[in-house]
Amino acid sequence: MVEQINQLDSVFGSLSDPTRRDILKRVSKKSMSVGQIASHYQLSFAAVAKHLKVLERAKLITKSRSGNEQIVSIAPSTLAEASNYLGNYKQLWEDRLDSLDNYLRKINKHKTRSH
Amino acid sequence: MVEQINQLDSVFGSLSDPTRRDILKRVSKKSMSVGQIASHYQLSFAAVAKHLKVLERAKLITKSRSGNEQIVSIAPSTLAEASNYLGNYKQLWEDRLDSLDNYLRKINKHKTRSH
DNA sequence: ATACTATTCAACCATATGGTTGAACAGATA
DNA sequence: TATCTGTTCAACCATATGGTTGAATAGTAT
Repeated sequence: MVEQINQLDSVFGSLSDPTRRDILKRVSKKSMSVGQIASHYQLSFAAVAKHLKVLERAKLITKSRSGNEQIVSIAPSTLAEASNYLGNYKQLWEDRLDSLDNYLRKINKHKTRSH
Repeated sequence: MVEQINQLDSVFGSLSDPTRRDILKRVSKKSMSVGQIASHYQLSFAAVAKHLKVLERAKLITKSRSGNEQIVSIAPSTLAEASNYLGNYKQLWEDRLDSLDNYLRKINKHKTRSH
C-alpha cells in the first residue's frame, strides 16, 4: 500500500493487540532477549518474533545484539507521543464536560431562583 | 472469534486508522449526523458508516436518533481509560529515564571529583 | 400511498494480520 | 570444522479489515 504517513497508525495498531501490550509491559520493566520474551507465551517463537517486528516498526521497542542474543528494550519517546495525543483529547473532553456541567449548574440556579 | 476480552483492543484498534482519528477529532468538537461526517471524506457513505460502527463498538462514540438523522456524539469516558493506560506507561518511562539520568549524573560527578 | 432523505445491511473483493511449520542464518563453543 | 543455541525468513492458511455497489429500512413530507 502507500507509505507510512502517520506514526500514530502503527503505534495504536501495535497497542490493539493484548499480546503486544503484554510484551511492552514486560519489556518496560526490564530489557530481555527475544527468547526470554517468547518463553512467556504459548505462541510459537516465530509468532512472538512477528509481534516484536510490529512493535519495532512502530518504534516502540529497539533491539541490540549481545553475542548470541537479541536484546529487546523499550523506546520510551514514541509512546509518549501517543500518550500526548490522547492527553489532548482527554483535555478536550474534560473541557466539554465542564461546559456541560456549567450549563446544568446555570439551569439549576435559574430554576432555584425562579421559585 | 472469541468474545471481546479487552476494551483496550477495540479502542486502540479504532485509533489505528487515520480516518477514524479524524472522525473522532471532528465529533469531539461538535456532534453531527452520519451524513455530515461522511460529506468530509472521499470514501463512500457506507465506508464511513463502517468506521462509525468500529468507533461505536469501541464505545468511543454514541448515536442518537433525531428525526430522520442519526446524531453522532463522542463518548469521553472510554478514551480517558486509554489515555490513562498510556499515562501509566509514560510515568514508567519517565521514571526509567530519570534513573538513567541520575545514573549518568552520578558517573559524571564521580569523574569530576576524581580529577 | 408515494416519494424523498438519511441510514443500514448484504454481498463481494483485495489486502492485512496473526498464526503455523520448516528452512536458513549468526554467533558461540567443542 | 562441526555443532549447538538463538533468531530470522519464507511459505502457507484462516480470518479480519477496509473498501466497493446495490438493495432494504426508517422517518419525513407530499
